[in-house]
Amino acid sequence: MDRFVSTFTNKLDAKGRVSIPAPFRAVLERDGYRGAGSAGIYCYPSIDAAALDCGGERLAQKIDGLLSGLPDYSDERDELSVALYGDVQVLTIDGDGRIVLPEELRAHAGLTSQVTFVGLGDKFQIWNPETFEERRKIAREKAMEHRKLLGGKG
Amino acid sequence: MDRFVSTFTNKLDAKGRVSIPAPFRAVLERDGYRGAGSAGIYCYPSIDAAALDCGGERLAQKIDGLLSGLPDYSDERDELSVALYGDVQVLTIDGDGRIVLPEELRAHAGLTSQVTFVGLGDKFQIWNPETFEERRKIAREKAMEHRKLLGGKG
DNA sequence: TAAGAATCCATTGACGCCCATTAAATCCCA
DNA sequence: TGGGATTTAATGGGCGTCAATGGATTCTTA
Repeated sequence: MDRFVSTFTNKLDAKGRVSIPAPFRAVLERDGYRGAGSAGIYCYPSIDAAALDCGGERLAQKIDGLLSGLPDYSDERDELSVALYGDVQVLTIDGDGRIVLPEELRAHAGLTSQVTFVGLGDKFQIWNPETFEERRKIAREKAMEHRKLLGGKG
Repeated sequence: MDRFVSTFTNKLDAKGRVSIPAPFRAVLERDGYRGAGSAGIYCYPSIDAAALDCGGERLAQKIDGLLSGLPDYSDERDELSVALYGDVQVLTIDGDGRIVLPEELRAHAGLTSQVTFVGLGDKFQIWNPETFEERRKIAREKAMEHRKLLGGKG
């Protein structure tokens, strides 16, 4: 399995630490493996949501891919580079499978005592649980519209 | 034969475990086979019914196929990703051919002491037996109407 | 030296894994 | 063809391991 799938909710302690769900950790180790003990997570504020986007090496390469489609030294590329790379943090996973979420990231996503990890295939997001529940409702309604594409019987 | 067909009813024990019907297990092993001991079932709440949709690797690839048609980082893709991946649970089959149904999934389908597995070709569903029986009656009536329209003798 | 950060350790509770029993279908052989 | 033996599936229960969490201790750096 090499995709981030399903959702998990873990506790954020007083030090800003939180455990990465074990299944996600397994994906990261396979994907963005970078030497013993120093697996890193790319993490940045979502551009259009109160959440954090996270992923491993594959995500970083995808961002590179997006930028490579734009001409060097164009305004568009510069703006996108700043938007995509500017706020990226590389978080290290400690020996117990936890990361520390810096204050800036916590503020953007409105994280307090609990956080929800949401698998999205080749990346995952970190949400405030209540905020995500609202988002999920919207997503389900949208999915209803795509129901036929899914081969549903409706 | 590599399709899920017919229906089976098994017990759901106190731990939330339930045996996958042997015929379904055989299909899963052939379809989503990935090394010894780590066969997984993709399982998520049905969008339009009080049931669970389940399948193997083929189902997962179908979901990927849907998303791959959408551009990265588009709103549309994020919406659909949340709906498709966010609710999916990857359940592992233990050595005795059983899975554990998490509380959230049990709640969606109203599962208590027994569950009914319903083959639907390339996926299968899990129902509360009583709920499914009602559904089945309706399906039969509909089928009768179709026969009349087709001029068959039934 | 104090504050913050990173590492280590200990607890607990869930989950995966194993075995034992029962039931049912199949097979074998007289 | 009938009865007994064997295998496979389903179910129940017990136990060990690992993930998640909280706290302590060491390290770094200003």
